[in-house]
Amino acid sequence: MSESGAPARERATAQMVAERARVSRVAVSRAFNPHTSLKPEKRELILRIAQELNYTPDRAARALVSGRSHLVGVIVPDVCSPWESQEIDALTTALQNEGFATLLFKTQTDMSMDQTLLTYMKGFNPDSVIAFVENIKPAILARVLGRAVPIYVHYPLEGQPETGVLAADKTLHDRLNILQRNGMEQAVALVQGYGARRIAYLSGLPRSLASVAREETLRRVMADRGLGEPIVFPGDFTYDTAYAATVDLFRMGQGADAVFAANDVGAFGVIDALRHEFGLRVPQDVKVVGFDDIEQSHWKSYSLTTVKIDLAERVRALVRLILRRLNEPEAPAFEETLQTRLVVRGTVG
Amino acid sequence: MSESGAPARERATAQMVAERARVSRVAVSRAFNPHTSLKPEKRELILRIAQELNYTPDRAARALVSGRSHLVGVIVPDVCSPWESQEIDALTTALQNEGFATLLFKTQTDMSMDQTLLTYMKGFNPDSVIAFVENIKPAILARVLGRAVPIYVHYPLEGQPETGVLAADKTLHDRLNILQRNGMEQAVALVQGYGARRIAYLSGLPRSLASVAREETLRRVMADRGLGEPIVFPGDFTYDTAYAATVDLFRMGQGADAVFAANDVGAFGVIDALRHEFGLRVPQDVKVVGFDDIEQSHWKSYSLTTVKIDLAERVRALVRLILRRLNEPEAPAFEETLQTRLVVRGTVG
DNA sequence: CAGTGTTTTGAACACGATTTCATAATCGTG
DNA sequence: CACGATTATGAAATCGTGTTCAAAACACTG
Repeated sequence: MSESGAPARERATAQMVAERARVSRVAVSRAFNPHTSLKPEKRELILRIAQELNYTPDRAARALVSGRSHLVGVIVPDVCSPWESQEIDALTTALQNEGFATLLFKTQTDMSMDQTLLTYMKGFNPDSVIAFVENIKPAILARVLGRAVPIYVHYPLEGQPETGVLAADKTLHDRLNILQRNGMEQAVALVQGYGARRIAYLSGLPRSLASVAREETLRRVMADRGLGEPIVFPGDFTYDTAYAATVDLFRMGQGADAVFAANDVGAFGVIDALRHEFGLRVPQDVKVVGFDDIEQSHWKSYSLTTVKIDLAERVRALVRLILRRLNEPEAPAFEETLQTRLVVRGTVG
Repeated sequence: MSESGAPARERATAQMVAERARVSRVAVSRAFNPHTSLKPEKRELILRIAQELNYTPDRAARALVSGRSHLVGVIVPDVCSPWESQEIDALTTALQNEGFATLLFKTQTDMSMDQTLLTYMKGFNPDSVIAFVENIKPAILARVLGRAVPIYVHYPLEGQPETGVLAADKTLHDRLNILQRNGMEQAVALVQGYGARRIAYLSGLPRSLASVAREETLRRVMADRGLGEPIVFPGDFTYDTAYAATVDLFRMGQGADAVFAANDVGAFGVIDALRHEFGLRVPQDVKVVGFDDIEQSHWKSYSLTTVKIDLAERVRALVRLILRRLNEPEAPAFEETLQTRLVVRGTVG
């Protein structure tokens, strides 16, 4: 007995729409799927009635039979970090436009990724996974996730193609390559042009691919320009640590006349420490260069000169990777490559 | 024919685990659900084999029969905004601990919420919905979402219990009330104590409940203390608009000796405009008070005095609301209430 | 050991959609 | 108008799981 006068708070089902439109339940399904044969007038009628009844196909049921959840898992150590939140924002918009939704997961604070979280995520059956976490091997990720092919952001260095967790792991995964050389070269050239000689690098988290690659790139660029070795001092991508690390560095008398930070937020910490702890002027006394170009970098208090990774481009590339993989699940690894470039503002010059 | 030597890339199913453990499929289901009767040794065996086979119950299938998706929809106009990203971060962690996952959706830039997005979200069948967007009526949200009961953040004013979209809408929805009076009173008292008389308010988006309530609260507190009316100038919660609006206000010769901003990011814009456009000193020439207490507010360049909403408390309250509603779907409206308090830093004094 | 009460078990059904396949309706053509 | 070719239709099977219910196994008592 299929009551039509249901409690109204219940979800409408395809069956109800079918009865009301005097068609079969199959027709309703077809009405909602583009490339199926159904008489146009009939489709129109069904869609109209569906709207009246406030019906939408249940994605759980759809996922069960089609094997597509239309969910994209995003694993992040820290949503608050401006760069990541900006990327999540853009990604969510883009995915939404393609009929997907962002499923958010957080790792523990220390960038480490436990098996537990992966298993947990697996239950939701995401069609694809983007790991902002860098120290989990593709092999592990793939084994836990089954069908979904993970996407990695990679920072290739010439003559040293594989680093970190991606070294020697041939498991199928797609890649977004970010070439840092370009922007870094422009930055070093600019800083050198203004007479800087003692250059320091504030690192990010020790095992972070991004930070390690940036340090190595800086090292090479400096060597090529006869600038010797950078003074490396340890950070973790956060403001507070950057601030404290800068205090340590400059209190030891060492100092530097230019500081490259592994990310923009770190650069803010450097700038504030220089100004408020030592009364140093940026850029007159010390030049500062960041990495990322986040929204906050143009704020007047910082006006940060930074190596930019174009966020819109980056997200477009990620979405392209996702869609291509879904179309060809068995294809060999896909790759996209992005350049960086310098954005000149007030902290150098 | 149930092949055991499957292609390995396929997800393991309960059936496979059952065969391998020589039990029925039902037993496997029971092994994964706590309050079911199953011989302990049997449960242990099943769980062990499940782990070997890397099996996890499929949540889509589970959702289909249980009616619980374990997804919480979060609708945000802008993930990048620090306050919202920090809340999403904390919320995601908390939900994860309770066995849920965050499903993220973005509205168009203008805080407006189209029916399209709601229908889209409905397809994913979230168990609960948190709307960071403030101008959508509960009635509409409820009608579109069916089973899920929406949660609203509300800013009650004494003697004027209903404002904005919540006015005259008796549709069932749960509420998190934020009482702003406390913190605001402390702030005004402090500012007045330092001799400020001409007080301005930088608003947020025009129809934002939060901004309107903050303005009204400020107005009342000032009246009570014989401070007259605040000078209201329009912002939209963003840095750039705040900066430009401040330039406008102070260029007109009007000025003010204290500025309250609708949120912290807006306060940053005010501070930078005062310092870099007019050479004014904060706090000596102008005092500035923000609202929220985001992570960035303690950065040395701003060191913002601000009215704090405790994020951890707030998220705990939201999660309590979600869980309570899921336990008692038919219960009358739930409510939680939070206080605000002043955090004193360098921009007043 | 018979009798009663409790726990464990698995077959059958349900959930809400898509996909397959055989049949019915429609179209185009000579 | 008859015929083959195409398109439209719905009955039945399917996806992977939770839930119900009656039977089976077990434990306890006198």
